[in-house]
Amino acid sequence: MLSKKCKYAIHALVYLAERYQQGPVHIQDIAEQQHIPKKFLEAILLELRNAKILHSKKGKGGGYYLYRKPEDVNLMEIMRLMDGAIAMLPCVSLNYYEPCEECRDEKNCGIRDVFIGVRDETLRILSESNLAEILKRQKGERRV
Amino acid sequence: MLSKKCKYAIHALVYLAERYQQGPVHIQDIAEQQHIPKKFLEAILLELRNAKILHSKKGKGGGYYLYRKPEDVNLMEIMRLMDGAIAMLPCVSLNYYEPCEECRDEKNCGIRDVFIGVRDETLRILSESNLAEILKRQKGERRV
DNA sequence: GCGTAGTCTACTAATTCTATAGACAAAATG
DNA sequence: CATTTTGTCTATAGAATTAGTAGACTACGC
Repeated sequence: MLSKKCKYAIHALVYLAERYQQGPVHIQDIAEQQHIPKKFLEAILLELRNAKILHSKKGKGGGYYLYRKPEDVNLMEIMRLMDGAIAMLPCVSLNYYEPCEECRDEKNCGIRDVFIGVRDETLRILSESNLAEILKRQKGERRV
Repeated sequence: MLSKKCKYAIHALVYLAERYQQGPVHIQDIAEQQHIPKKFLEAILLELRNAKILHSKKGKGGGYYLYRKPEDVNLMEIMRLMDGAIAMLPCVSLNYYEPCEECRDEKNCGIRDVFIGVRDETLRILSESNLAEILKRQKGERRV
């Protein structure tokens, strides 16, 4: 399961993607519209900013805005930033690899094989899913 | 990430699958060979027994043994038992569905679509991965 | 300089996960 | 039928992680 932090991040980013190139958006605005605790959201946006996904502007008329094009921000990256490993076992994680304590022979572990398969399929889908794609699928919906 | 509980369960089941139809195996034996805290393992095996995956025999010469054929126990079922939902969002879970608080229009949610895709691929792989398959892939390995 | 809005550090609270203790129940054996 | 072996079950403790809050600080615009 995704953490709330990660869900909040995705919702905030989709919200900002809808307003791409329309100037900075207040934290307050995002927090209210997406029902995210403001202080928690601050921390999340800061992290996304440090990852060069968002930019910010201080002072009056300031706020956050998408730095990259919506099609250049995918869920794989967001999830890794927020929750860490995407894989279901540490021993199959590409970015957060750790050997399994219990396994002696990783190369021949039948369990590991399964989760390598799951990981590959998951990463394939998540890396194809960028903000532009998500917006496109938001069919007739008129989000507030 | 899988919980330790779930990993322990999988390892214990693979261990028992290797000894299918060879009589009951002590908790103690499984715990030692697979490096699982005995008391924790007890609780896990009990749950697997209540789910009709294992049977047990009390008294001297007792222990646990696989009740079903190894090919009839897959990782999807084990993971649901141990960790609950497999999906990454409650609103796409088949067995543990809950609406997303933030979503107003589930039908048109672009985020949801992505995770339905991830869920389907994950379930496909996990449901194909039964204990017999896992043993088969345990290539030359000689597990103690 | 004043108000607005993001930055950063440090906590606290809540929840979930991991592990353990100990009393109890059933089966096998002599 | 008493003893030993091994699983059953409830309750709880400890650890780790996640979620959320507080408040002082910095930069910007007017």
